[in-house]
Amino acid sequence: MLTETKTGYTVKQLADLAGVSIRTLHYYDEIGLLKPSSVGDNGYRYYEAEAVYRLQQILFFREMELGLLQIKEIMGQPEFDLMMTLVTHRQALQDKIARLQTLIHTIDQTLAHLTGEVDMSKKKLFEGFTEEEQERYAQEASEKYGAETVQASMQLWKSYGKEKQAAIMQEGKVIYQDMLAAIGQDATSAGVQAIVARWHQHLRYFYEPTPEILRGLGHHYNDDPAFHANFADLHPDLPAFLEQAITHYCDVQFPSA
Amino acid sequence: MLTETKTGYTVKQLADLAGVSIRTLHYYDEIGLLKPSSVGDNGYRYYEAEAVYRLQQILFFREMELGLLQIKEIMGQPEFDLMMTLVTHRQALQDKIARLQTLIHTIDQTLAHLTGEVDMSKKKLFEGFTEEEQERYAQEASEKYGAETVQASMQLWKSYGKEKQAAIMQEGKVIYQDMLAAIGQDATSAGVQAIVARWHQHLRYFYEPTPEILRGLGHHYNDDPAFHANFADLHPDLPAFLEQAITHYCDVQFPSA
DNA sequence: CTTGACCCTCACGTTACGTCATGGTTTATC
DNA sequence: GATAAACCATGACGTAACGTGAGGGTCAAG
Repeated sequence: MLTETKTGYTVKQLADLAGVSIRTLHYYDEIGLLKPSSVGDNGYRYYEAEAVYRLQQILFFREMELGLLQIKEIMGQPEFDLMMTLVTHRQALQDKIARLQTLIHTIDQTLAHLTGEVDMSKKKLFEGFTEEEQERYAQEASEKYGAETVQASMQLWKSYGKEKQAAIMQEGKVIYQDMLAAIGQDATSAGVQAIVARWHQHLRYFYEPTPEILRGLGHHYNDDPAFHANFADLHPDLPAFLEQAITHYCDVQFPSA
Repeated sequence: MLTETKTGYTVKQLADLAGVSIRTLHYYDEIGLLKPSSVGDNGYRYYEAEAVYRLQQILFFREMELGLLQIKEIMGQPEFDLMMTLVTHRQALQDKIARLQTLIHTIDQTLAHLTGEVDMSKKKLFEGFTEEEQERYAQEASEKYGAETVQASMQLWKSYGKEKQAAIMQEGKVIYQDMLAAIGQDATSAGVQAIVARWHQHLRYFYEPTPEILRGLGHHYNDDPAFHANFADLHPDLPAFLEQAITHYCDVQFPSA
């Protein structure tokens, strides 16, 4: 008398497949979010394809920072509720972004305040943080610790000082001119991409552009009438050229699409 | 024989004053973050002015989403450590914003997907996920699963659809024209500021601009040769006018600097 | 002297698991 | 068929920053 022979995945198998821990599966079982398809006489959990699929959905929602309870509720609900949930959640995320931006602003102010005080009194402490030292630091850091560390030490545009500001603006000018001179070359060529990289770096004097922002700017330069007109004024093919080059740059730098 | 007569604030008094719960003060005492200035024979906690001040500082850092442990560490430390902490924390916040923006994007796609499905037919829940995508999804799942897959990066801009894109661009055009027509007015006037507000909103179709970005753009429009030339082309005073108006807008909207 | 507002110290609940601890089961090897 | 490696199970405690009672003293007012 044989019982069922199809055993499905064991906990570890599913865990490895899905990239979650065994504990997570235990927990999901415990809270009734994802029960195994069957349980053996030995108490072992076995998961069939349907459970695998359900887990995928769960992880999808989890990615979006929905609580497990909320996930449990919307799964099995009609689409309408799901949409309502997503819309509400989207708004919450936007509010959160706004809050975080305010926080960053507060931090910037605090930093400005602190540096201000330091300038007045004990300059020594932050010697390494100003002027030339800053540059050397940035270079070493970008090589050793990657872009993130460099970003962290970027100060406000205002804090650059007149001279440096002038230099930065000059740099921007040169970048656009180089780009202009590169028209006709393959937008994906190393030479052009290097110019885009400089443009990217240049932007960072003002703010930290996310991959989305970079892509958006690329399109913006070509699509927005004002930008388009501006660049087309220098050369009719410049807007499209910029978009191509920037898009390719983003594809390479931030692969995922 | 009287002992000290200055009793300071009791827990409830301080809690009400600072807008925190009594439990919070108990907890801060427990973890050694904020000890009462003195404790009576009856075990009551009494807080003097110094403690009140310290609490204010704690709450300030807490506002910035620093962990209590971290707060405990930086308080009493020299300013340098505080700055390092803030710079690092600033970066963490920015990373978080980037992540949230990706999430919003994902939600937008999902919504678009759902509405599409609904409009096309009344297919069942998640069917769009089960059918074709499910297979590809399942395959990819074996290697990376979840995060990477979900992170499919279609453009926010593209997701708007042709019609909306056209409308957005038209809106941008109108904004610049209105700005142009406003030259001569006081850049700080309500009318001009309203246009700046529209410009601000407009930018949000592409990304979420921080106060720094807005200010940076304001200066950029006037200082960057390319932008300057573009706007000056419409009217010689436009670049400076834009900078003034935007800067004022930022001063009002994000007061602090 | 009683009432009510206030104080205290446990101590468990919260989220989504991580991390042992302890012990049974299966599988592969000798 | 014995043994070890690998896997399974169920507790149960730990996390961050408190919320929320429970149970029981303290204090000022009437």
